[in-house]
Amino acid sequence: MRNKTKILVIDDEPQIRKLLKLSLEANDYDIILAENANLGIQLAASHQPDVILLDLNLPDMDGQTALKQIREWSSAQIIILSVRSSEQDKIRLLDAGADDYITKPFHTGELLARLRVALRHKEPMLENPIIIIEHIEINLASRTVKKSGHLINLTSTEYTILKLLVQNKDKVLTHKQILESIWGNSFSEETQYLRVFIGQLRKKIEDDYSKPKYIKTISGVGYIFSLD
Amino acid sequence: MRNKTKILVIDDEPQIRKLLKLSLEANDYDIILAENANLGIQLAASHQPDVILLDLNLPDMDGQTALKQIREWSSAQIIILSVRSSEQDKIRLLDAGADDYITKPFHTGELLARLRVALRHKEPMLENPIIIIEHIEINLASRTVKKSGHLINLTSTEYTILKLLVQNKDKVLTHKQILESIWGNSFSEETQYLRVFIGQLRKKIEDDYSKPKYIKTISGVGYIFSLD
DNA sequence: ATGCGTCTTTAAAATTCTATGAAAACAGCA
DNA sequence: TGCTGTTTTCATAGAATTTTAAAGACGCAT
Repeated sequence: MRNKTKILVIDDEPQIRKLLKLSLEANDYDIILAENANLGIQLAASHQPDVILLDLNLPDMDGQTALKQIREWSSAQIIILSVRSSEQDKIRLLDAGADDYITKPFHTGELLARLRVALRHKEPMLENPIIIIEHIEINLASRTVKKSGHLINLTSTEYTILKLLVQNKDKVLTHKQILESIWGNSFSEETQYLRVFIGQLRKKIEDDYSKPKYIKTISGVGYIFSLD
Repeated sequence: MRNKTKILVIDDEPQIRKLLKLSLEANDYDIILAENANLGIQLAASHQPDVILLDLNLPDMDGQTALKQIREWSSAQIIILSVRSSEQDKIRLLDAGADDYITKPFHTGELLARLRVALRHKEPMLENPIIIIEHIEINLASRTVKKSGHLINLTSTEYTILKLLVQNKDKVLTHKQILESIWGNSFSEETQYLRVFIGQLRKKIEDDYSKPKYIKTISGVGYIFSLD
């Protein structure tokens, strides 16, 4: 399941919430709605949205205070929604940590464009997709495998099998599990395929492939990627 | 000596240039002025400004084209200055890589505030518009490629593919990724195009194109630019 | 030690993918 | 228009990968 971009809307006007929910969901964003600042802050903490659309005019708290409170700990991009206010206000808000500013009423198209800009700016602080196990380094983002620092060329099937094994490090995978995951359900009996490919993988990644250090055979069951 | 924040102003109206120069220098920014797009692009490459204020209405080039050209290689924050234009225009520009948009006439105060926001967004790492990998030198600003110091003549498609590969050095790019990025989404199956162009590129940049050192084939998957 | 099932290794066959030369279509321009 | 350089299309040889088959090795139970 793909992780959708989460947007928190903090606005007390029901029509605006409805409009934003509709148009943003139509663009495949995940929407969370809050009708006041306190709820908004709470939801920002619990859902960790990527972007917060913050209306300035909230019933329970001054917008700038809310902004500052959120900015203290949240790395979300914050876009202020507000009816035309003074230049001074804008400046204060931008300096208080807002990332952009849209005056109401706004065109949905422009909002979406500014949203895309905000998302571009957001640090994609995603986890490191590099798996290092002793001399083997697997970079899932770049689809590369290195052994002792040097790229090794794995075929498509070899790579996919290795990836599966490594992602399930220290866990026995049965022949059936591997076959079905790589070739599909109808191949669950073709154990011989696997034997050939495990052999090829070992030749490429093991130092001494007659004594496998990484990919171990569990006779009658399957294989395990494990160091001990 | 402290490194001042550099701002490049590209605008053909002398009054605006003067106004911006005065007000920005008063705020301790370093200002570079350009009165047309070509000069602007050149200065953007040579001075590596942190922020570029780009007027849309330039004598020698359409604003969006200029924006795209700069965005190709520069990591500067780009703020568009323009007289009130349509929402569609704004959207296009933001999506083409602009980071913000200010309509003329603007208040200096707001400009300064948006500038501060832009600077907050700016990645601290600055991108060098020249990429050198062994004997290959790619100048993103001038769209030229040298091999062992000599200019080589690449067609537009060849250049774009090479740029894509180099900017994703050490990362396997699938046929689909490359095709979609170069030709658009509807071409994602035209693997044969790619083979022809990779062949041409190899002829031009590889020392021995039967044994490629830079562009390597990952059979069934795609290509990778890597020295290892 | 023998036999049995499982695993490893090798290698040839079948299949799929890649490289490349050349022709055709197209685009830009004097 | 005709020229030039570029992109697209096509055909085919060659390379790499996957599949299939088979021989041998290993562990284990009898």
